[in-house]
Amino acid sequence: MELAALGPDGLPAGPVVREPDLVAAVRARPRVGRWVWRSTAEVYPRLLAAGVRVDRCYDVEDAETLLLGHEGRYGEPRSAAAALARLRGGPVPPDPPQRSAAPGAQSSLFEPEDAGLPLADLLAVYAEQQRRHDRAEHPERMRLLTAAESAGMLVAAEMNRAGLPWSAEVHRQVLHDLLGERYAGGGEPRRLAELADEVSAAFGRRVRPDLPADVIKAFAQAGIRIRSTRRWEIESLDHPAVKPLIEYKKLYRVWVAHGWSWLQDWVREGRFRPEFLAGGTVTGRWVTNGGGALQIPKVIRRAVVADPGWRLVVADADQMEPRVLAAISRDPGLMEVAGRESDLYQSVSDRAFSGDRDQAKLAVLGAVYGQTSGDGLKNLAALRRRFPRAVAYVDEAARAGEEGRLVRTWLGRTCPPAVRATEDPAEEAGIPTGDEEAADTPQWVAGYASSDARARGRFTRNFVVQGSAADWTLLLLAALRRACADLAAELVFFQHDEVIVHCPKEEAETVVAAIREASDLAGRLTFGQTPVRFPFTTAVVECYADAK
DNA sequence: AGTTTCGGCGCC
DNA sequence: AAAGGGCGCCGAAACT
Repeated sequence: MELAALGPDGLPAGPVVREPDLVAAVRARPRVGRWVWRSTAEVYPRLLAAGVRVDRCYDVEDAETLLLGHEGRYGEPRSAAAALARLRGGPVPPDPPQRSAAPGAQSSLFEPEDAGLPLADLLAVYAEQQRRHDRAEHPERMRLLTAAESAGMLVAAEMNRAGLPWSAEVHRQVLHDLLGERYAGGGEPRRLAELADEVSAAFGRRVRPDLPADVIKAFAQAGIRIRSTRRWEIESLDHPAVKPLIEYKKLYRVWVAHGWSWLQDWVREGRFRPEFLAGGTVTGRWVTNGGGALQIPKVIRRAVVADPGWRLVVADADQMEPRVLAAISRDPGLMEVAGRESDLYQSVSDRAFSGDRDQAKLAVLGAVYGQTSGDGLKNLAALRRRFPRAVAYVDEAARAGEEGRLVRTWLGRTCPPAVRATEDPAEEAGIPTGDEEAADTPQWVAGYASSDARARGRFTRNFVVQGSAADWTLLLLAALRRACADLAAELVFFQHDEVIVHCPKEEAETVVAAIREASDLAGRLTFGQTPVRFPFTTAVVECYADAK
């Protein structure tokens, strides 16, 4: 591999050095302030496997993705090779297909094909990216965004390596308590079989509760028409099958998604190892591959247990999204409310909803999600009177989305463009091709285009808040990572507004303080000078389930 | 037989 | 009471 030192101007300072071994090359340079490389996900795990950590990096391909998005070129190939081709005017290679995680896969069996570039080419792409930052709407924020997401990628790689402490024994006990014994042959466990029998008895015939079509037919025969078997649709029905059916669905979910086979597939040597991917969604939220790590049911969290003598510091940002809305909209009233650490929804309700916290929360979330009906909509008017700039901010984002314009997060992450209408005029109008629905067509077509636009408006309305929150969490994670660097503590889990640090019990209070400091720093760095605070609820526990 | 889509539901 | 934003995962159903 080739290495070059960069000067303060970002240009190479000194000769290119050839090194035979990545690990040795990095290990030999512990004082490097920042490593510029093509892809953190491909380089950093190899370093971590050898016990080498780095302080900072710049991920060229991640920056390429963010810059393309900012330039309204979402979806163009984002590899360093593609960026080089655009720079040099050659044919742009498509991105290689995404590899998907296999259960229990610790690492790829084969070395990935080397997608690296000669150093001179990589530096040319890097230099051009610096110029593209300069042309961004807010260059300094864009620089912060690419730096922060690169830091997030270091955090993700380190969390992937650490894994989430997991007690298979406790997990099996929880499964047994909920589901009963397993029967040989891999069929339903005892409790599910019993509930299926109860459902069948209530209908007076054999019904498979896990087959929606079967359940809909059975209700129809009992004189009850339902459109789906979603819980909210059936839970109010007056029928003896409802109670065991809902219980069945709840337990069935645990069985298929987090049951014994999940345990077999995803837990090894006391750790659950999902693959975290920073910035995996359009809004900048993270995703995980494998094991549904961001959807661990509350009952299963009993199995997340710290090592002996260690603790889990579970930290949850309080009312993160409305606080972010305050910071990005600069609404004076909402900033004042968000400047206190006390319950934001309670403060909002004291000002606009005569103390009804639930109404206030619904109104705020409705404003952020683009609610179109129900109480939240009615309460939106009250919210708008007291916090006009905040509501106007998301309204403007929604209008931009409906009109096909782009919206950005505070730091500059940009939403995808509106999808171009298809060539097929029938499809474009949403006309179904099947004959049986033809009778419905006129009314449906009349509202279709605008409902499509409204859907994009709801998306962009939410994007500016959810995405700016993701901006802030990147800075938070980067600061917390730095604070943990001198401790034995390790970040082991992150989910949108919640982070878990695994540490020796003696370090727990230090970590709690570090979270508070990281939150303050992240708020200042991300949003500049505002009164908005981002308090956390933290719990020092041995078991994740005890955190709330 | 293998692959994609759907329905449903878990999390925030 | 009603069903808004972002995801991943599973088995079944619907396809090639």
